[in-house]
Amino acid sequence: MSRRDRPAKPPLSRDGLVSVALRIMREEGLEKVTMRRLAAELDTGPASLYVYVRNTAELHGALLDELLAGLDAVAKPDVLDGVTAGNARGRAVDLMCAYAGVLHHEPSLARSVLVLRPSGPHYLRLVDVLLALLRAAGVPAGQAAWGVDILLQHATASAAEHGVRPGDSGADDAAEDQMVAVRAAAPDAYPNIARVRDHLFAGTGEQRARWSFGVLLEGIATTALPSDE
Amino acid sequence: MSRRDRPAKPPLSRDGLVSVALRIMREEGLEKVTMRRLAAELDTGPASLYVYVRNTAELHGALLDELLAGLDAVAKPDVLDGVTAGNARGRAVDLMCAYAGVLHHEPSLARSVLVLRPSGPHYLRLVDVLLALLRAAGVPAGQAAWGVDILLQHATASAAEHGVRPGDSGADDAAEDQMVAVRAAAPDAYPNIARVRDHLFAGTGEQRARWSFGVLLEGIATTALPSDE
DNA sequence: TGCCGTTGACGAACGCGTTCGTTACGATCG
DNA sequence: CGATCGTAACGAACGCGTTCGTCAACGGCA
Repeated sequence: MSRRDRPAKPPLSRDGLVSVALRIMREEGLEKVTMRRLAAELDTGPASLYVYVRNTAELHGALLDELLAGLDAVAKPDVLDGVTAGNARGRAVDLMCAYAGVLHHEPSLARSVLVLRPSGPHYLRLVDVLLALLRAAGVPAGQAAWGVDILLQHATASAAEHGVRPGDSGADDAAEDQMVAVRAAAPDAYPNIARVRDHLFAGTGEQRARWSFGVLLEGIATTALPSDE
Repeated sequence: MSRRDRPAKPPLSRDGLVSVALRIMREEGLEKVTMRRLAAELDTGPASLYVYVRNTAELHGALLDELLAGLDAVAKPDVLDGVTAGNARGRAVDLMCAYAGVLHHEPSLARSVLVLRPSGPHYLRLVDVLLALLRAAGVPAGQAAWGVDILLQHATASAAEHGVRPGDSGADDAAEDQMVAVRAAAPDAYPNIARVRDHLFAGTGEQRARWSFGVLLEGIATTALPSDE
């Protein structure tokens, strides 16, 4: 009834949902993007949202794709530019780092996406460009196809793990627990951990990410698919 | 008051919690292992559990470690047995597959662990043995230390993604969405996806897992750490 | 023996995601 | 023009994780 006087409330839509969610995320973080909050912001009840979004996970997926729109600048013209067999792999690493960078700003989104299989248009674009780069680098199609999965999965995971905001408690606890557990690991019970202890925590997130992408690309390029026998 | 007549209720303990949780998980799946259910099973209120467990994530971590105890048979004597530079990498793949197999039976646990940094004794044992195998395979310490992270992370992720129980809805939707999105991807908008479409969905989970581990090990073994300059 | 501080246990509450059944509206068809 | 039907919208409810303030039991100390 009170809604009747409201100045022509736009009649809800998936895009509207996502854009409001995006705003809340930017202003207050993903944690505040709840179904109930979103509904309140749109002046309706939580149940109404489920017409446009299957569940919270799908909403998060939409948010990711929106964020990925910003990558088009990096991804689109790149393919045509001077890509050679020599520099293709480096370009792939750069693209992966750009993707990781996006998630890095919103770690909790990365944690959500980790459990998800994104299917938005910008995500597909990313996959497509990545495939092009691998092809340019001389990677056989089969290995490239399987490899892209690993690459993106790993990028998401590394963003989820590394990026923990100071105020954001919860997911951070486990990381600290693991660190103290490793540090406390008795050298006679876990000799190999003790031996490389310093290496385990060495390096910045950036360094480790770039190295990891190199590792993956090297392995993907040189490891043949299992033969169907 | 009514609790007074109960036949000597054992006074709660972390181990008790975990073992009851484990039983519920085996009988009815991880989804049913909720704080409230666990409390009811122990004839108390939910708040009482938080004395022994920081949150649900930590409980899941404890469950994983309990499950990992079954791996000791594979992990313990292996190191001493005839491990040579030649077969070490193969042993590592086998161990990773064993770890993935454990998670494979309880995919939702894998999804939990994905966001976690486990720190239980059996997990540390797994890390330790893995480090030993990499060492035996001639992998430099630094690369091995960074590599173990990638290996375990990937094993968990692949278990989480592949293993979706038929009845277990929710996480499965996204995977299906992605599949139809990729299948529907217009060949002119996403030429590279179209080109390798058949490869993208090829292979069994087992095949892809083994190949992935090979990829990772190859990359880890041959990619040098960034020099500190 | 009597007291007190510590700590395990717990009842109640908050906000959350999601589902169900109902309502009301707009397009479609007779 | 009026009846019908699909469906957006919604109110209410359930079970969930987690926190807070309180209570009671117990060990150590005077």
